[in-house]
Amino acid sequence: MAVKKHDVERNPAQFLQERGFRLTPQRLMILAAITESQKHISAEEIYARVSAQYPQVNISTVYRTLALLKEQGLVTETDLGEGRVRYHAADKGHHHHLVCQSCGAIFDLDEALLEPLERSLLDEYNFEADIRHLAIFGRCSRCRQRAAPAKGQEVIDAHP
Amino acid sequence: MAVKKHDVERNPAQFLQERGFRLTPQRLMILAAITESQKHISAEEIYARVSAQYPQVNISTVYRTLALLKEQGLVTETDLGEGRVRYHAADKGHHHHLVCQSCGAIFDLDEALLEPLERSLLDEYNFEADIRHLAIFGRCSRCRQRAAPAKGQEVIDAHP
DNA sequence: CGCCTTTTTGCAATAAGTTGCAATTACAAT
DNA sequence: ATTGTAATTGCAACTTATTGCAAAAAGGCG
Repeated sequence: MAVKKHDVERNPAQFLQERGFRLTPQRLMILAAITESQKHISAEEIYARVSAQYPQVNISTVYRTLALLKEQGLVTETDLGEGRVRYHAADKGHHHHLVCQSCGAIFDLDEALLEPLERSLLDEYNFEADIRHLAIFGRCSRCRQRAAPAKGQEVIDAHP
Repeated sequence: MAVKKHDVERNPAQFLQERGFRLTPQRLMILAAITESQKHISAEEIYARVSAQYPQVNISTVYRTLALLKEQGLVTETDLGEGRVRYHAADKGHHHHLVCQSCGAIFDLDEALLEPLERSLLDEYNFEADIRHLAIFGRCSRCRQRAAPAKGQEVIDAHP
């Protein structure tokens, strides 16, 4: 069945209410800001959007609401290494990111690639990993082909 | 060959100097604080140790030195979810951590478990992952056996 | 040894995120 | 509709980390 426009906003709200959390206007607006955002959104951006319609809202409410939504599995949080964290509606599908430390490029990574790791953690450690939105840092294809270091320039490495 | 006590401190310093970085007393003391610490140490703890002998040092120097050491691969940084990040000498061996979100317990994880993932990132994406000190969040064995949620208590999940 | 250049530091301001507490408010029960 | 109460918010203070800039200092060179 097709999801109607409004369900996107109503469902996480209902979920919260069923769990005994109160539906405050602040929470509804923060939820709306996240679900309506097509990309990963930061706390500051959420705050900007919400306070445009509801100026007395406080940034700490945004952070506390994000913590709640994350705890309840409704949003995922990712640190892309920007000095600030970004959020994403969990029901829009899990995925991960490869972040190139040389050029800053960000690539999407299929969720399936982490499954073997999750399975071995479960099998070998009986640990139920909660890896919903991971950023893996490293060097991308293009940067690996180009020359490498920043300062020393000449490659000292003995094993080519 | 056995590593003499002093080599532990001299080697990273030499490494820095060979790369053209200056050996300042601040850097040497920060390095010493990290290598002498048997456990993962925070920036604030490094600062406390260093400023005990050298009071005019500034916390921003600690952070900048940590950024440099990390960049040069001499220390690894890990966010164990404490609201502050911890550092560890890279030459003491890489390892990872499982952090239980229910009870807070932290388990060590063998580096080998991440190798298949690193290999598939290299094979499928030509991406050279730099996973040297990862914290994976989730639920540990003990917490999985006990009852689960906090607020809603009854498990609504339809697929057991 | 002292000069010179470039790196590095200290300082102060700033950013991102968290927390304690009193005031407010959602919502269930009258 | 009103009330009672626990959850939630706003506020202000605080913590962790980062940054611009002028002053200080490392290390190469003469």
